[in-house]
Amino acid sequence: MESLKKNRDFQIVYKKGKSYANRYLVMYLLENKLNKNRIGISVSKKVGNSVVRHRIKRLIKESCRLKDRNFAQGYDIIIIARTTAKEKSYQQIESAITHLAKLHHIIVDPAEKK
RNA sequence: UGAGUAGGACAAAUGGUCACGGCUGCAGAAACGAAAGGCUGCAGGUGAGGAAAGUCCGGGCUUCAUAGGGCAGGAUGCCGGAUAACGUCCGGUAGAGGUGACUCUAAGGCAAGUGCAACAGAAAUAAACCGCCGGAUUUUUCCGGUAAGGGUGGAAAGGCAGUGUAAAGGACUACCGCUUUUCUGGUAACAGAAAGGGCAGAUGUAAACCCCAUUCGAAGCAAGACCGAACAGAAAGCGAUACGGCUGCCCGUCGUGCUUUCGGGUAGGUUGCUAAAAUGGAUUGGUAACAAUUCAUUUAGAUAGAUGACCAUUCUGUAUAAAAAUACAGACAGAACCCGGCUUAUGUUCCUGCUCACAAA
RNA sequence: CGAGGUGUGGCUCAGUUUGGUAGAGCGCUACGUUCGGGACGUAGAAGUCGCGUGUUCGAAUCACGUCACCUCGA
Repeated sequence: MESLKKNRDFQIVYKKGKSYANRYLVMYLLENKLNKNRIGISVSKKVGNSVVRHRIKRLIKESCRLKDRNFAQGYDIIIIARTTAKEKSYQQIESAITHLAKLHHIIVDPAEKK
């Protein structure tokens, strides 16, 4: 799974994409013309120190990796961690992502996709 | 047992499933490349710290500058040693704190110059307010001497005792202090002793300017080196031909065009990049910091940034509890060129030496 | 990786250069004025000067260390 790297990519999604949010995370979504999903993760310095931020990034990355086969393909996704996401467990982060994905209507049954 | 003091160690452990980044090996092939390679898959092995942090010092390395010297500016500042170097470390001296183990000290020079010292006080670096003494005048005031006493202040011109004097005063004497010279011990800081000197040159302040001694070129791996799409540019060639300008037409010329070469170099890529002042053990030298010799080991290299998630068992702690068991918790914190230090954060963790108090033998 | 700045009543800022008294405006409290409120007048309260150690007789000010925040350059 590829990731968004350049600031330009992020700015395009912020300007043209749609967003939903819940208690822990914010999710931006924009269609790209590719056949796969690209993901960008942003954690502000206000959330915590380097260890805390890095751990949140890993948790988001891991749950996206495991959930990717349930997602519709062809989107640029940006996930922003809010300060409340600090010190949260893997299950809480994963359920937050699933909730946001449902709001965006990108959940697809993998069997149906084939 | 309690309180303290100095030093050291560790940074929960094991297994399974699914992922990620380097490295090594093997295999694959439709597409990339002249090739090396890259790509895909599989296997093996490997992948955060004691502070990786703050960026406060020092060095390696790299580029630039530099004949040599000085000024300016910065840093350091008892002595000796260690070191690649340091503002670090070790050992000592002196001073300060503590009953003690022990700890702390920007610890050169106001006996070179300049500056500053509010308020109080008569007076703050220059001195007579009160007082004391003498003289004049005689109800009182003036002149002179005087720092023993008073009060102010952080500080009032060495301290204290005596001699002396009109009253006083290092004016003189003893002891102590300060300071100079010499001798002895020590590499030295310094310590001890003797002799001399003055104490109207002698208050404090240099984390006030400054003086003295030592020392420092500047910038940083986003340094630097190599390759290099795009693109600005230069040169040569291709024309009787496409367009536009000078011009209505022709010639000519300029620009746009195509090809080749040159050179600069952006995006990007490669390198720098991790085997080193390395780590561990032993021996020798040294009080020690450390050094030498020898043996063994190979130990992250990402590039928007890998080192993760879940499950099970065990360990430690807390709560409930007779126990079993259950629940919760397991700190501070994340490499980014590399080392040596300093500083800060951190656990009811573990170990050792020493001190004091109390009790018992 | 490198450079610089800020921290003072509830808020916004002086004072730091050249060390001795912490001050201004807004806000707050009380009283007066008004039928009542505002405005106005008078009086008053409110400060670990980010924190620690030191230098000094004396520190918001000087030195060192440290914490937090902000800005800039590559």
